[in-house]
Amino acid sequence: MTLEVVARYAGVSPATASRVLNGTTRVRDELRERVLAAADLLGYIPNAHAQALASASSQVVGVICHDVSDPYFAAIASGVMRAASERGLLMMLASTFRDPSREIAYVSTLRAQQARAILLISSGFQDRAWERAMSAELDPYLRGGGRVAVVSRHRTLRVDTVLPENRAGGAALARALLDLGHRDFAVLTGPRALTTVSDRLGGFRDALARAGVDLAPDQIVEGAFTRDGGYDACSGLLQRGLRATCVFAITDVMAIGALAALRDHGLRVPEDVSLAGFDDIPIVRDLSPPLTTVALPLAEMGEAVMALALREPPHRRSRVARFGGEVVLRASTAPP
Amino acid sequence: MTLEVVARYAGVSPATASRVLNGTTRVRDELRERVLAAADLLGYIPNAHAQALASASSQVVGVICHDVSDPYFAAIASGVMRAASERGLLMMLASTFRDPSREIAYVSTLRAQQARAILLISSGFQDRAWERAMSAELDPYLRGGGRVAVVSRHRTLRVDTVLPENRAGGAALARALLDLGHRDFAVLTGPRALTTVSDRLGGFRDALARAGVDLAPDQIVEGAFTRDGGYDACSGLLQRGLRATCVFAITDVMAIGALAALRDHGLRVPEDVSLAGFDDIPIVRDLSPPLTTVALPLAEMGEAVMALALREPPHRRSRVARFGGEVVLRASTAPP
DNA sequence: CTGAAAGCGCTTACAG
DNA sequence: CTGAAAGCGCTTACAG
Repeated sequence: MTLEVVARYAGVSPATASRVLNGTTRVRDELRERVLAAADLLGYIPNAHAQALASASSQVVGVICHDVSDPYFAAIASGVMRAASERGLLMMLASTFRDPSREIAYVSTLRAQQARAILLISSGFQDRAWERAMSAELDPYLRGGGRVAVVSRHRTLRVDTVLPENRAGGAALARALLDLGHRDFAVLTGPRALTTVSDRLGGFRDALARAGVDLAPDQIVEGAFTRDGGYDACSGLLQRGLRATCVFAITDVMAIGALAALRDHGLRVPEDVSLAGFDDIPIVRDLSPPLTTVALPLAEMGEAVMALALREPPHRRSRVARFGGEVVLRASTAPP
Repeated sequence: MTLEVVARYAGVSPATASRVLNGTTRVRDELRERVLAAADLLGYIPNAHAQALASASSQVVGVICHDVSDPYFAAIASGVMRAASERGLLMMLASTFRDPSREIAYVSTLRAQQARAILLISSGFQDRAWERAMSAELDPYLRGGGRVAVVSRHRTLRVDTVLPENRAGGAALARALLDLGHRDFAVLTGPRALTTVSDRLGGFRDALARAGVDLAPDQIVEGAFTRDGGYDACSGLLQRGLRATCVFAITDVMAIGALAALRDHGLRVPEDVSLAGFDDIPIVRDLSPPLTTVALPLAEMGEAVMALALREPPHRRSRVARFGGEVVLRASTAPP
């Protein structure tokens, strides 16, 4: 069912039919009604590719994350989807499964799709080669009128950014835990090449240092950025002998794994050891004990990154929207 | 950067350049290399819309669910995405936020996108008007060579189906709980118009009846299909006076809310009351107590629904892939 | 307000 | 093996 058939059926030219259906120009009422009736009767649906090709723009917004089933990304994606829906845009969501090269491949595909905007909602990689390759994809896209916005700090990408204040959040959490009386800490981190990891860890460590508290290198354990990564990292820590009274997992997802590991080793939280995370994904309220964490407005961040990408007129210089994290003390932490 | 430019740069016709880039026909090595070099040098990316328009097929698979941030859908979507990636397809994920009319609107948009396949992974609605409207969208799409597959029972959609055995799973769970010694049950359900709800509830109730155990109507409470829906439904039950020794929440997500409600009312699980869910989403292992549930292989189901939609030759008659649920007894249930 | 025509960037019979 | 040409289904100046 094409426009031409509809037009013929209504006894007008394709041009007129197109104008009626898009509401771009005034069309005599009689013709307009004939076209509308024909389109309705024939169940006409315009071919989006033909529209995109002819008008050089599409209704698709591409969103790239590490893993759709990670609640952190799901929450942000939810916000993006809400903002996109309001604007009549479709969202195309891709999971890289944490493969940096796949992330670049997806950007390329989204360019091919003439996506209206490309949103990177995963943490940045601090890796020269990757940064270069990503810029090589993004720059021509931007020059061609494409819109790009990201969540998290990306060192070299000069694009609109939604920036969770990871460093400040890490520091605030450290101070809150110090206030509770803790002096011995352990940290479960993800890959250091992720800006999110290094920022949170840096803020946390600096705040401790400022209070004269040292974070021993052997009390920092790196794991995968997942629930199981948290479990494994925490298990490693326990095997080596836990000296800390408080464990900070760099994300809530890792903290969930850590909680399981602690429990499996017969340790009670918070009686034997306190545990804190970061992000405040919805589920952590329902853990027992509920998790102390740094709350980020994830859905709002998703709406913001969409809004940033679409703002008019397009940015001359990139803009940064900061979102502060708020320490939420729950039952997983207690005085040592 | 278009094909024509690449072709000119390589000194060949657009046709030849196209053939080189798509590997469809043999091209003399010398020309092939010139084209490849030119494409590489110029950073050529084919316009996916033009390709789709010219070849009448796209690389996009559309997936429609109720809510991306629901772990049940996230897990299935993860499986779909894995299967799609293996085939070099892109996945477009849409959330309807549980609005049936939006579900139909998305199908329409995906048709316009000439999506290679459309996957409905939300539960079916038992609603005549909705079923009719959905069929009206799907039928022409199928006739035009589109592929459709769904997860869950849809009464009137004659398409390939991944069918979790909700009824059998509900029954098996009931028997397991009876074996534990329970005789007084309460159920937290979602909207009855969802086939998933009515199947699970039906299976559960039938198995009880077969054992001579009655499920009092006032012990069945309906809530939204969310964590908060579970919380509210369970609170309502508690206000009316809980007579059951065991509560069955129709999904794990609702069970998470129920667990919180029970805790907030000062009830211990399972000492004061047992609690069971359905689905085995990853997080329920990490609750305390971990949740008794009916385990469904969600990621596998996602891979299966993708495979079903894409199988060759296309179905003459629709096929059904059944996935059994396995009762997993965990610490949230105990003898009364 | 309306139509004929060109053009968007590809692919693919059809000749050669 | 290679190229000229038609065509995919729209939109949009350009005339009228």
